[in-house]
Amino acid sequence: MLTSSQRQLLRVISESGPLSRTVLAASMGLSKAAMSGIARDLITLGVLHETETVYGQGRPSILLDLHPEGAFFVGISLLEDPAPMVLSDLNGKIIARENMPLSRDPEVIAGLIADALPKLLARRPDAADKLSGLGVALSGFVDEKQANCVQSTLLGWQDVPLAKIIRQKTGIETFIENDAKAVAVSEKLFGSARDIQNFSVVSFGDGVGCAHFIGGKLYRGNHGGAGEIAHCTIEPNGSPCRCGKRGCLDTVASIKAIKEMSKAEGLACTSLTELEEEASVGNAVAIRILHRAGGALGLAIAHLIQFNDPGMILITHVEGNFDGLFGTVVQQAIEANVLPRYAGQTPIRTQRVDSDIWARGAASIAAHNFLIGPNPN
Amino acid sequence: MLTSSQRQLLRVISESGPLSRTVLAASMGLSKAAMSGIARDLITLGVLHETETVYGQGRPSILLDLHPEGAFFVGISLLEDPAPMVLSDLNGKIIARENMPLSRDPEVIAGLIADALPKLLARRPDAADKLSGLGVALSGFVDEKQANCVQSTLLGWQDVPLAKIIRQKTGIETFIENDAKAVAVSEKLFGSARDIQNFSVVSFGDGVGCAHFIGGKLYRGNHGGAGEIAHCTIEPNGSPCRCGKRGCLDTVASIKAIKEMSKAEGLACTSLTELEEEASVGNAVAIRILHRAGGALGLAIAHLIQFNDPGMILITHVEGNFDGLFGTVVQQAIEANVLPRYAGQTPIRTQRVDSDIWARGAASIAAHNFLIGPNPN
DNA sequence: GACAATAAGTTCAGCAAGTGAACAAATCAA
DNA sequence: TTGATTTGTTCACTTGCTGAACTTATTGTC
Repeated sequence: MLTSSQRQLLRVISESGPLSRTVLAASMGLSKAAMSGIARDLITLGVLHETETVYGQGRPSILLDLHPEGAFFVGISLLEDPAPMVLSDLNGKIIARENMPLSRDPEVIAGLIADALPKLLARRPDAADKLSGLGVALSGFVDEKQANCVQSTLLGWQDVPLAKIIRQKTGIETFIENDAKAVAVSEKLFGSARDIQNFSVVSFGDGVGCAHFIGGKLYRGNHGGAGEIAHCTIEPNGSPCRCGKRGCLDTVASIKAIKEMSKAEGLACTSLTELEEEASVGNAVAIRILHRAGGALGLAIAHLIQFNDPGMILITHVEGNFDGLFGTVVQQAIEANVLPRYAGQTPIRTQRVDSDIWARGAASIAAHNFLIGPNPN
Repeated sequence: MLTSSQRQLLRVISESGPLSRTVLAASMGLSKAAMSGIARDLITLGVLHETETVYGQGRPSILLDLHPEGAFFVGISLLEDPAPMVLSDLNGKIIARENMPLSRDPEVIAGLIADALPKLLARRPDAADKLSGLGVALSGFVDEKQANCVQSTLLGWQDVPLAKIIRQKTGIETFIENDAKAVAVSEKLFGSARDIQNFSVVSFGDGVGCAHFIGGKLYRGNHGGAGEIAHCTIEPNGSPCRCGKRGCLDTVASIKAIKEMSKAEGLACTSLTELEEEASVGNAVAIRILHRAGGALGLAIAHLIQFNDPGMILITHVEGNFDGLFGTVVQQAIEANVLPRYAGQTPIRTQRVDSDIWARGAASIAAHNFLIGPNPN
């Protein structure tokens, strides 16, 4: 177990990149004397290591950085069948990939994970020794201990202590997390939001997910439901949603919804890319669908900006294509629906991601617990 | 200056009410030994005092509570002319009230405050000695140091270091804050949100304000704009708003908007109460206006719930009347627009407040800085 | 009414994590 | 070569906390 100062140091480095002991001391409000000891301990533990030497006036400074091979983590996504598994190092780099069959029975899942682990670890014998955590991403609500799945429609679960079950079967420290929240943690720890304290990730795919970082910490909400923008009413009296309401964002602005709308309108498109192509050659129906979907997503994001004033919005998309009409409409809708004085003040980044995104996010949940810990330090 | 443990103790008591040393120690994760000293110091400082003795088995416990007369604070609202001023104690109780003329010149305001202070303090000579801070509530954006007004349309300000100016003139530690955020702090410190870590306050009056507490701390947003729900687009292609967009919440769901809509529709109502009366006797126009306004406010609050999953929504209203049709419609619109599984999960409290609310909020900003401090301890 | 049982709060020696000042180390600039 | 400069370490000392033993104030029981 790391001390609170050690964790703080790791957090600062993870936010700012490699830093010298003196700079670290200053930015943590500690003396150089204290810093010296903390750094020494972390280096001994193998978590930190000296990297570049920076020459200036006076004695050169030695930058400290996370030691990539200081710890390894496993991440598993329960969002697809087969379920992707990844092995990542302390820098979030993916070292190995595997797939395992999916099940809806927690005990079976734990068994399948235990079975698949040796193959994942086979290529890197040292990773097995330093395996420091396992993360699982799933669609549903997770408690703040990242141990129990409170509710998952997709998996048909209610109060399943999945982390404990997996931990018993594998012997590895396990944490679970909601899919969108896991992606947000991964962006904070290893991605493009490292140094941003307040931001939201919107994951655009078959569904629309969202998660907030506030004050440098994942904000889970009072019932774990923060960021569930998919079912906000975006088209009053719109189409019925499977949730029971009407006009939810999810009925218009997910890839699934776009495909369904295309089908309903008699288009033969089976992907967003195809629909974009149709629109680019002037297909009025395709253009209308993209406008409707993009306008809805943009409006929701504009609300997010007005409500929470984040420092960045990161839109991740798997199959999507944000360079075409859809992306343009989203951008325009955002700009048109935030307070004019705000417009352009909030950076919107879009990022194409591969299908590893959920497993990566899962691994970063384990990494986050190892580096920064669960507590509000 | 208080230590971090002293501040933590004060925060726990402010959240939970009077507690014994032993309970405090347990809830702060400290030993009874440490607690003993911390409590002794705070009692010596006059901030804490022993109150009730609770008898059970064993030695009775002595509850510790904030000493109301341990410190006093001044709060001023720059939202009305004349500007209300209050003197409050450490429990948030209002001890004295005054008014002072309003100005738009920061230097003049500081002078007017300095002039008005003696009269406010006249009745309580001890308060003058223990005056520990001054807070100012205003409409506009305030930086996170609660020192500079970044932007205020109402006052015509841009980057005004108001806190410093007032402090120089009066010699009192001064903090400024946005009106809605000040009210949220006052509800957290002294009101009905004491023990709630995540909540939002929606202040319904001439305009619609909102502020969030997240993780027990005021969340200001990246540019200080968190909670600015007044200009979220709630009626796409709705009426033009003075902000330049269309269909903002502010154009439908503020008291000002309701009055304007009534006037435009030819009703002679000059207050929400009158409009409610018309509606109760079956005036179709009045009913329509109240439905439109209530539906809009409810939808915005539903979005707030979906986006942030707060533990409570507190609606404060000055002139408003939430027992009538308007309140009912708001409630219904909230329920109808949150994920059905969520419905009823988020407590909505409405609270009628007097016109002191802004000045009280301002005083609580000063109290918050005294008790808990500006730092994320 | 005496006396155990119980729990609150205090005291005190000791420990862990920090500080400040002095110092050693490694470089650049003159 | 020497001085200036800045990094990082060492060391004596302070601070805030802990654990254990103790004192204190009460209830319950015989």
